[in-house]
Amino acid sequence: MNTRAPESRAERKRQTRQALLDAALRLLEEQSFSGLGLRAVTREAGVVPTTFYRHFERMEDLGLALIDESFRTLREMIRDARSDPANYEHVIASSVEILVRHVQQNRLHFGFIARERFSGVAEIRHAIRAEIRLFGSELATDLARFPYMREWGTEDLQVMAGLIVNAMVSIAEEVLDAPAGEPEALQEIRRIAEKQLRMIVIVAPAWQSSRR
Amino acid sequence: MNTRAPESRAERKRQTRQALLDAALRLLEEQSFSGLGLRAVTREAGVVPTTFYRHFERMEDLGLALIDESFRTLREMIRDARSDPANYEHVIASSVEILVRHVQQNRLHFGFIARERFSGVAEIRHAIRAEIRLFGSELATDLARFPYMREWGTEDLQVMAGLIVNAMVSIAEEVLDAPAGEPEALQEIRRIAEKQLRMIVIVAPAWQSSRR
DNA sequence: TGTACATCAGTGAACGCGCGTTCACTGATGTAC
DNA sequence: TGTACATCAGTGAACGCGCGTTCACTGATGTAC
Repeated sequence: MNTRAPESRAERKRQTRQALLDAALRLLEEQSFSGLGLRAVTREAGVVPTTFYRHFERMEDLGLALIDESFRTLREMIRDARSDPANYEHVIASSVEILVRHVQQNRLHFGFIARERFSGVAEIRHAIRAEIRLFGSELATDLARFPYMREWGTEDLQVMAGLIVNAMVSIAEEVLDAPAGEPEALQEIRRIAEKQLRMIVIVAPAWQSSRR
Repeated sequence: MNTRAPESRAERKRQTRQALLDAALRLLEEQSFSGLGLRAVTREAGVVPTTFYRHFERMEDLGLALIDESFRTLREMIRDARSDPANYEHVIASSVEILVRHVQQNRLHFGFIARERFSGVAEIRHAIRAEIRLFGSELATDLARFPYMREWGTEDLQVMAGLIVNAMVSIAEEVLDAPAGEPEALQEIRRIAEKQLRMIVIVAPAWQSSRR
């Protein structure tokens, strides 16, 4: 490993750690975390099993590091979407575009989150739930700035945000499921996704009027 | 095992097979299928490891049997819900009631489906996807009988059914997540669930008018 | 109904294998003078 | 700048253990006559 190396010792250690994380993520495409072995990870990373202990104490620590990494990706996406200057008319199309692009570009991270959301280690599961709930709350805040929803109560906004989050999660799952090299399949997913979101937001005026 | 036994040999074989399935389901509360071992299952079932081979060739076959069993539970629920004579006003409340009750009474089956939907063996994953898609199609057919939706196109009905399925999946997940002995937590889940579904169905007249 | 034989669900010993973990090591990188 | 020593990321051998799988077995249940 790293035969010709101008890098510092610390930098190369970081690289090995990253190689372990990447190897684990690759293997997690095919199996779940609770079935993933230390030796399998080091083998995939091209280091000797004992090297693992220079970077993590137990496999769970590697799992939590993967969660951190994946959530960084997820948060980048959310930041992107929230700071998007698209006007109201295009907010749906551009949100779907951002979602689909991020999921495609970070298949492994999003796949990991989707899979570990239910299975495996409780610690990891709870971290994921908390993050998704946080996203829902942020979205609820954003929604409060839209027409018709300005006057809504917190709970109604949360419920609406929940619907949108559900939809986005299922869209992400479809993107992950889509065959890799088929742009027309993705185009279809985008089209249906936009229709789905349009159906949800069209609720706004009707819901308001139903409360009057 | 089965010391005092008036049952036939075939019947006792069936019971052992069921004991293996039940044991696996219990263990799958704590770990995912790909991490589940043959010896762990037989140990939990109280038989010797080799007995396993009298009932299944490989662990995957047991997994598929669990899918069958869980889907039978799921289909019973759907049949219940579709044959419910509730009038339109109460269709949401009674659907939520049926969903929450079935999930509670079959925690292990629904939990298994929720978890294996993404992780683990491809064969199992695809079987689950197909089943959920089928449910969506049946729901779309049912929706076509409701006011405002009679004139909708197939795709619009499918999209609407997809929204409802998403919501129901997330409701089921919340029920699974809820602490076992807290009726008020369940009551709150039911309340929010109903609101969520009401928000979705209120779309109907608005969507139709938006197409005119 | 009684007897003799066949079936077969469950057993228990044994196997080779990959696992997680320990330990002392090596040799390149970093640090002090 | 050069030298002597410390650090420590990665190595390789070894361990005990539980795994999946095989095999010949046992003895209760089922079947044929």
